[in-house]
Amino acid sequence: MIKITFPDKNTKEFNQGITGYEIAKSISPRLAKEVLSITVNGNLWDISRPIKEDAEIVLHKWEDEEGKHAFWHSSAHLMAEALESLYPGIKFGIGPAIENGFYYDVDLGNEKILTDADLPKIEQRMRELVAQKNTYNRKNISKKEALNYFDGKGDEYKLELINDLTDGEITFYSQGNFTDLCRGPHLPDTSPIKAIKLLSIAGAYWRGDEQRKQLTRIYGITFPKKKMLDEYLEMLEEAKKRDHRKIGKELQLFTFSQKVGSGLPLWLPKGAMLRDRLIDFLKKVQVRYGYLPVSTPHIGHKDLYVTSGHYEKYGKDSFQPIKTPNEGEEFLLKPMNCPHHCEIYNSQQHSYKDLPIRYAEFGTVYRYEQSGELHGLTRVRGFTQDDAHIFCRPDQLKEEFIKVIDIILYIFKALDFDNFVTQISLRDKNDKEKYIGSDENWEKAESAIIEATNEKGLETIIEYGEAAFYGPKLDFMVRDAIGRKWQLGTIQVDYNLPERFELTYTGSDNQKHRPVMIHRAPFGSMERFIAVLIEHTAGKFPLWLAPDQVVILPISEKHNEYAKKVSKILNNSDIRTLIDERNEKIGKKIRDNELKRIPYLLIVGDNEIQNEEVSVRKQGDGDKGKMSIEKFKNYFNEKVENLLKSIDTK
RNA sequence: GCCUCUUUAGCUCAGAUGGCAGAGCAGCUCACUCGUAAUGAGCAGGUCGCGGGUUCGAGUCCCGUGAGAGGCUCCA
Repeated sequence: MIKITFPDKNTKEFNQGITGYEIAKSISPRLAKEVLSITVNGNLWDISRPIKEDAEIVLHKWEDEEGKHAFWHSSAHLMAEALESLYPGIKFGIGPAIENGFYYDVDLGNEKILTDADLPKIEQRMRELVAQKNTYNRKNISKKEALNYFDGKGDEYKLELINDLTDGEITFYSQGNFTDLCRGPHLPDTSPIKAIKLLSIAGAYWRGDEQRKQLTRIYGITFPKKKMLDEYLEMLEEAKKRDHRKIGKELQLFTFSQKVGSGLPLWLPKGAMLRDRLIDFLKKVQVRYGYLPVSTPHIGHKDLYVTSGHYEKYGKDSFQPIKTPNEGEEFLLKPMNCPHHCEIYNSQQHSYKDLPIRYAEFGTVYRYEQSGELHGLTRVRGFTQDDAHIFCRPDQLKEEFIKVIDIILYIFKALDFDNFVTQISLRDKNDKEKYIGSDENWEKAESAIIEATNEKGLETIIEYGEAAFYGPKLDFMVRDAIGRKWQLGTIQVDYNLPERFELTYTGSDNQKHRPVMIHRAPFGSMERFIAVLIEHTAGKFPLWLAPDQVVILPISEKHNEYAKKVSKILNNSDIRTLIDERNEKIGKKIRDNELKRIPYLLIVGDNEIQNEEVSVRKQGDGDKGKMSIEKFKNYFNEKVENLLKSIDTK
């Protein structure tokens, strides 16, 4: 007998060699039906694998990441089997389960090109294989045998993977006619895979290295129920409707022009209005936090970036230097603002009493992103950072860091951003070559960040080896409509630039000292931030941000004069209004303006004119009844103020 | 940059097999002067992304090129 310990610490005796499936069955038939994988003493296992000794276990169902993982990993093998039967001689790279589904990287040789049209055929073969109910069989194997097997198949990718394995135990999994190198775990057999959809084909470099061969990657997803697949596909459709590129076009916020160049956004009046409101807001907040505005040109001497080290590291990613015709001097379109700010710091001498100094600039920068990387407003070649650089004494670092966290949290709150993730990126201590600066400084900077996030109660993920070469950082990430993760806010500690630009301050000891620099950008870039904001709100912006806040709808042309009067009164109170003077019926005007996501619609006709009133309609919320113009004005302004005030006190 | 796909009117999209470029919405004109999510009629609008080629004939087939989309370690 062996002792099995459950997650709630209860224990139970079982015969030696019992499987996860049998344990689940002993608890309930329903659980047995749903269990997909098992954690045994911290290792993920197949539920069909016999447990030979005392163990702590956790059973995983579809609802658990581990359960889905086994399901999708098995699906990847199933797809591989289908591919091998359709395209003999195919070679396989890697085929893991991912966040939503799975993929497999394959090499079909030089003749065969896979296209979307081939996917239904592969799906069909997968269904046929599912019907065979083949079991997934695990087998321990020696490295030599493993190499022999794939050598025989001529699969150089698997050979490379096996050769790189150092942890001793190598396992194969087979189902039907297909055998793969795999750590597992897998389902007992293929029968739970009820719904299959292959989603797309993409090129993927072998091991992510663009110097190496590009394989064909096939993405797919599977579910235990057909209904779940339908729901998933529907969810994808819904997400597409929130896409900032689509909404940006609909609401006329921004556009791109081939003549101007790809990756160079053009802000239309309504988008520029939104952008200006955000910038005004942030400027106001920053003044409160003691930031000083600075302004620097769009180009800088190449030497500036050689000094900063950016030229060496990011020169390829910059637009190439502009040469002056006579002197032959070289200038770069600025890829970042920090070197300029360092020179502003250097223009004066500083006492320890002056620090911290916080320079803020909405600086537009230009980076030569690869054409394939460009994406709507989230990845562009010209964008405006809400940038600032804080120069402080080492003893002020933590406090300053906390203040920056405060400012970012404040701003996110003002915009109803709550589902962000924070990530601390620290250095990889085993790879000292990669980083500059003394151990002591790194220790200080890293602990300052960790302590600061602890004090603010932020739940953070810590990533080792992800720090910038000049210092550790804290990033704020959010997801877009399609689930892709984007970095927005960032706070970075930098010992490098003060060194390179020889920044100093005079300490109380009358000696020169090096300040520490903090780079920070709460939005990251205006472009990316607005893209994410659009997707989060589906274009229904907070009242204070909406480009048009109120639209006045006259019942008929007779009422246009009164509409103008209302508009003027509201405009005088800083409310942004439009009038829909079209010769349309009121129902049509309401519909069109609702679709434009204008927060308030005011309907005016004979009934309203009598007592200087307006009929109020709130976007998405229908008729709110009549109100005097004056009352609406106050109601509206109070709403905007309360919104901003309520954030202030938090 | 590389792989796959897309590119037709301002927008969304139809246009097997090569044979006279279409619809809905938006726009303009006219009628109606209207009460809470689409009034009706008419008009106008395209060098089919661009450049070559095959053909009697190309939106459609071939080659090149621009732009856009999805993807390019989430590691057996």
